Amino acid sequence: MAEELVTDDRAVATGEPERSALELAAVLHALSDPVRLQIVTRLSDGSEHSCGSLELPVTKSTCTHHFRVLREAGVIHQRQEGTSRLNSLRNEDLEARFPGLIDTVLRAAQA
Amino acid sequence: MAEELVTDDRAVATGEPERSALELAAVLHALSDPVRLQIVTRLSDGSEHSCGSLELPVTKSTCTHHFRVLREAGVIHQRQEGTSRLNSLRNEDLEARFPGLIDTVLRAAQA
DNA sequence: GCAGATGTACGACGATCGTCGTACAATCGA
DNA sequence: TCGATTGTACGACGATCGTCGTACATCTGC
Repeated sequence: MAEELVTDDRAVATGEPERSALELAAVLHALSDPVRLQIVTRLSDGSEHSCGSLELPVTKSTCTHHFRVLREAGVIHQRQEGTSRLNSLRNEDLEARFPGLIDTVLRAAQA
Repeated sequence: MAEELVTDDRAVATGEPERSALELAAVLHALSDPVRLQIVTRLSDGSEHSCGSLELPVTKSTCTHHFRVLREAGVIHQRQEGTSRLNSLRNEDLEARFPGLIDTVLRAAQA
């Protein structure tokens, strides 16, 4: 439950907006695609997943694209680990800025 | 608090999906535009507003477009009243299908 | 009937989206 | 070092988006 106060391990800090710069419209747009909704759902238990480990129904390039949209909207955080890039939900930042939003959306997605 | 079980006054039933047919991705996409977010915010107190009465920073045609996106996603309901078309939030349907979603999004939008 | 108000339909436009394939960079294990 | 793995960069493509202007439909009030 420790807060990620600092951007400690931003091996891939490419275009990750700060907490205060998170924009609702951008987040909602990032969540308005079925594939990305699936990604976020898979990450919602706090786990880290590489692009490949999710076995999405799209190509590698498309996968990269979706991860970039999520990252640039501030939904996920990416960190390098050897040859693969580990993605995780920015739950605390999102919760701080838009309380309950991710939870509610993911609960809605489960239906 | 009575449930709107029937589509009683669907003077404009054009492409309004039924409650069971509401799709999360479509709703999120409808909410992912600043102008539409503004519209939904204004309607969130349960009031009915015509297109013109909202004084949005866009043309009439664009306004019509945004209302159609919201209507086809199932976010709003439209009803004819003389020469003007009254829009209202489909709060009960949305709440039934995606509990807490609209509330959470609108609270996030206020920030 | 006619003029005004309100909103839609349609077409246009540049911009963005989601998808892909190919080529390239970085890392790891043998 | 060399091959395999993992992911990105770039360009392409058709589709959709957000915006507008003009033309039309509908209703109201005179």
